[in-house]
Amino acid sequence: MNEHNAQQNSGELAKTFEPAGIEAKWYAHWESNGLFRPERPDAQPYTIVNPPPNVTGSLHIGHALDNTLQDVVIRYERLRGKDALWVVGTDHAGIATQMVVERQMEAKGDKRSNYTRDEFIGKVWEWKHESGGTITGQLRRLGCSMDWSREQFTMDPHFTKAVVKVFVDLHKQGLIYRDKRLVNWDPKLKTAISDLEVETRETQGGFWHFKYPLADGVTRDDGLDYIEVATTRPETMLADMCVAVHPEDSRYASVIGKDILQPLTGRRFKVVADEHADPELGSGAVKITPGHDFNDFEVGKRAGIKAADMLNMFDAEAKVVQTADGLVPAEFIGMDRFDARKLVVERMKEAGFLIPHVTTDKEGNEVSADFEPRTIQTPFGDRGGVVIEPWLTDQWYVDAETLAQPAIAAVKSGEIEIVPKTWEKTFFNWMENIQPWCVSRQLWWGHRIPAWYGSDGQCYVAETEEEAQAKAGASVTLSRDEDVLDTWFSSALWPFATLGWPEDHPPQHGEGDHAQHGGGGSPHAQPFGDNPLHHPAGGPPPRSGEDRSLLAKHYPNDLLISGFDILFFWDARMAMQGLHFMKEVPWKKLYLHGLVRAADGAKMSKSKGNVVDPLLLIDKYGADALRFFMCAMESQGRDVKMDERRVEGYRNFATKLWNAARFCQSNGITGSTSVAAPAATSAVNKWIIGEVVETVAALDQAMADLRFDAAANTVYHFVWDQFCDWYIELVKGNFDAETRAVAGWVLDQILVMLHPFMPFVTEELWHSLGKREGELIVAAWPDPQASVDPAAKREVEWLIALVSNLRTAKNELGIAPGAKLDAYLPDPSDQTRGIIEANPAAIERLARLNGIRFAAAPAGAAMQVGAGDANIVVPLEGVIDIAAEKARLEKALAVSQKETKSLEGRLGNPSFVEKAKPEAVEKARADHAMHAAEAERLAAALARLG
RNA sequence: GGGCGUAUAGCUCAGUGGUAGAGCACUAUGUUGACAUCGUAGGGGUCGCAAGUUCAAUCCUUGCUACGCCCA
Repeated sequence: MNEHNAQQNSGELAKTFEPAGIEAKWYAHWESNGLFRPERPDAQPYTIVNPPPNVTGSLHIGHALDNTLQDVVIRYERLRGKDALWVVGTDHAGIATQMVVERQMEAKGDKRSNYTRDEFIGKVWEWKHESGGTITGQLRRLGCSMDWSREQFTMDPHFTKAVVKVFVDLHKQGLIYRDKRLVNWDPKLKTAISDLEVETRETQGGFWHFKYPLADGVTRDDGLDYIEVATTRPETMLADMCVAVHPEDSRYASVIGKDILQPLTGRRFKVVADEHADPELGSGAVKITPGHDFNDFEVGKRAGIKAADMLNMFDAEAKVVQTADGLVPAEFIGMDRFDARKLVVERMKEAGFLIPHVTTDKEGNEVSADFEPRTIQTPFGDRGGVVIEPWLTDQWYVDAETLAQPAIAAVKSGEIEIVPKTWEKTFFNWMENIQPWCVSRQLWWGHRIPAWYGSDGQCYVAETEEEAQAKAGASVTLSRDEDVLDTWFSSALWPFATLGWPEDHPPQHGEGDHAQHGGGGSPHAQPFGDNPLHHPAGGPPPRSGEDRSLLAKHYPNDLLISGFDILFFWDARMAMQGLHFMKEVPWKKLYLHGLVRAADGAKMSKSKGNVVDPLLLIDKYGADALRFFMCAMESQGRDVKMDERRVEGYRNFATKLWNAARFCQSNGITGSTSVAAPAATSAVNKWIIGEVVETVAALDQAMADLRFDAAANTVYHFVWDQFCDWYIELVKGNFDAETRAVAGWVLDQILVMLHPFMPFVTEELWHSLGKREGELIVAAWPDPQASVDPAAKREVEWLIALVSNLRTAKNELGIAPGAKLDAYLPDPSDQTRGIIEANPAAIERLARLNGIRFAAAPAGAAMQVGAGDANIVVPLEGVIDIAAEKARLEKALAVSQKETKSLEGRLGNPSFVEKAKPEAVEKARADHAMHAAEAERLAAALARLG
């Protein structure tokens, strides 16, 4: 603890809380003293892994939400004494990062192809080193207490090792395979992308109708010598391989199996029967381009066309190339896909094969157009932003369907709890319909696929080239697969690879031992059963022992917090890989939060220009205020709408706390040395201790429920409404030793409870209030070891009621709030007399009364104020007119009578008394008695006025 | 087309089977041993619409309307 003491503050607090300096000071102090992960070898572990942000990115408002929530949880658990580990790191973000570097090159008139692969990757690494610190620095500004000493990067050598092992193992198990099929091809980025990276957007397009003539003089039953087909993509005509009609469509029954002679290419192909053709839609016949359309691919396969034989008419940039049969007219070769579309239509029209789209205009005249306008669901690449082209290529696929089963089971069994629960349905819906996951990317930046090809075309998957060579034999020349893996393939390993897997792993079990998992009666379901595909990567982590590895101790993680937008991209894949390789769920709970939206509810985006920079908010209001805002607004299942005024409000809250502490400090109040509440004799002190007890309980409950809004509001209201508004006001002027001890203790409890939400201001105040053994960040969570004292609670609440009611009455009667008045209470109950006698100072200072005399008030104008059962008479001869006081009392009486009557009605209803819950009846009776008594008091008060 | 969500005070949002709360904004006001980034008091809501269940519905059920998101 040595040098920390130098940090301790002395001297008076400034009048206003100035966040900037305090934030910088404490963050550096915490980090340099290892306080984000104190040594707690025997403590219960608590683990969260941070969704790794893109290494070259910067902090946006969504990160601020996501990381605030995680930091609140990890600070809370750390304060509760756990071995709290928050794993942090960055993601190499394959496509995104490569795009950034390529854009930088373009800006300088340079391009990727001017470099070798190694040179280019070197440049990306340079950029990583240059900008990689931006976001981590910004996370520090937000106050995030991650374990930076173990900061990770998804392309660290140990991570690469994990990725390669996973790939090789899955391949051995048949869960990764190479396949030739249609992929979503991004012609701008020139890479395959997965289904998830495709965004479908509506575009305005057309629907063209063409005649496809039957060959060999064949005609349909109705005499026509052609089939009408319609398409939104005429250019694909250059690679058509059949026309499909529904098998039961009588219009075409006689021509099934006959040939079409495609007019533009002169290609001959068959009319096939396939249920994909919908007789209700258009002509009922569809042209089939198996190499360039997902549906057509399936039709083609059913028609007996092998993937390898499907015609391809595009290169990687979606420019027209010659098909294998050489039938594409020369004028199309090299043409962009959209230009080709126009030319195809033009040529077909010239040759008389275009069927015009005819409509009638307002005047009833026929209008003819080349095509029917249509809204088309068009796939776009989410990164490149251009229309995706289905393209026939060899890619690597993960058998996601197999891997998904244990993950589905884990959520079903409750091993993974998804919060809020409504997301379960979405999760199941996707997982149960999951498609093979295309994981290869035609990029340079990323984890290169550990596959080598021999000159014979044979593929060898191995962890190293040596191993591949050994498999292939020394005589074979190998070349490595050029492609890299989808970024999400590596980040899926985050919950265990960051903890040292595969090196940090228990000894391998012997052969044939693979059915053993979870030694010592693991309660977990064993979703792998005896599936021979599942060879565990090793045994389960040991369950006990002094030297449990980091992995054994912190896997499964306790909680994952992520935005719902990456539920499929990341969360689901972690669940799959974690269960497959670790035999246990990656985390016990998955908390999904929403998006942060702009003030008008719109999605924030750079293109809209409505992004709010969290760093600017931190500069303006302080990190504590921004964090508190995020928590207070985070109710489950709802997006957070940006509201800067609310951030401002929480900055004000920090200042309020600051000033309360300043006031305490100036009255000789110092930090407490005890976790347990000090002994108290006075009612106010007993009361506030009881309020702390209740607040801690409410806060713990909210945290257990992951209700960040409830947690934040609980502390907020305790600090402002209870501590500042009443406790401090009640004890002002009476700072005896007991009160100083209690006030100091309460303030400490506030600082601890508030610390997860507002770490900076609380740490600063913690040290301002006295010489401490250690920092607040590692202090002990409240454990008051006290209980609520009902008599003290009643007493203080009576005083609060008296003061509030007096203020209201004075305000309504136009009496100066500061006016000090006399008061009479002729016949107090013993309890009320006791309260009044015990609190002369509060009655004088807060109620602004010259005491309360237990005697009848002198005759004359007076206002009458209730508190509990007491009706206090305040003579106001010459100050008010009786009519005003009468009106005031009458208004109050009317309210009381209305309530009384309504409750009377309910209680008079026999079905209510018979059928309602006894508690409800009891409550109604109590409320009725209370309102009736109040009405009686007011009626008596009115009578006294005459 | 399928799925999910939302609709409560002027705004942003909590909430409960027993006729509703917060923050901000608004109105009035400035007295008390920190705080005007504050204090005090106040106004403001047939809880989207309709039907049903119930002794009782803002809350449960069904339908409708509007808006948003995801998947096809």
